[in-house]
Amino acid sequence: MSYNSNQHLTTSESDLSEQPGLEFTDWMFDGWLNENSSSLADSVMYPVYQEGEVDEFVGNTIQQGQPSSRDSGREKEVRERFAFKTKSEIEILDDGFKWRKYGKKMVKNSPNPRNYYKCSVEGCPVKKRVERDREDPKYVITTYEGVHTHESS
DNA sequence: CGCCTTTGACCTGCGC
DNA sequence: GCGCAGGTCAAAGGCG
Repeated sequence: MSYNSNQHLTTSESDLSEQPGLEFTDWMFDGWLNENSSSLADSVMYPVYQEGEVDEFVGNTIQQGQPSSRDSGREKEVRERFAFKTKSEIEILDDGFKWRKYGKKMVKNSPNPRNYYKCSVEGCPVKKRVERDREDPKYVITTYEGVHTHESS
């Protein structure tokens, strides 16, 4: 764990229910249970670690770094980031939102590409990135960033 | 026709 | 300062 004491991290279940991150899991599970029920048995989902940052059970709240020149003038944002791993053969998992792919990159460690998606709903700042687990190509790692400002359906 | 992928170029932070 | 790595842009084409 690499949290500073000034970062608020909730770990108890009662506190988790207050966290925006929990909403992610709600609709995620809903969407995937409905849309991907065929592969549900193999779709084990659980939070995953990210470099340098450790996610608690259901996600965390992190302070993004100092504003870049592109962001200069805006105040520092706090974003929700949530990553998890899914055992799936396909990486285009329908979670109930409309996504527009805006980039693809090869990552150095892995032979697998990483895909960048953005929520295509007007004004919604949510992004996600999808990549395969480099050790277990059977798994897909999905990282959500931001909070949806609208309903999924 | 509108929205989507694709893809290489571009930008930026960081380490050497 | 340079090069690399990760993230984003945008022009071009595809598909309903």
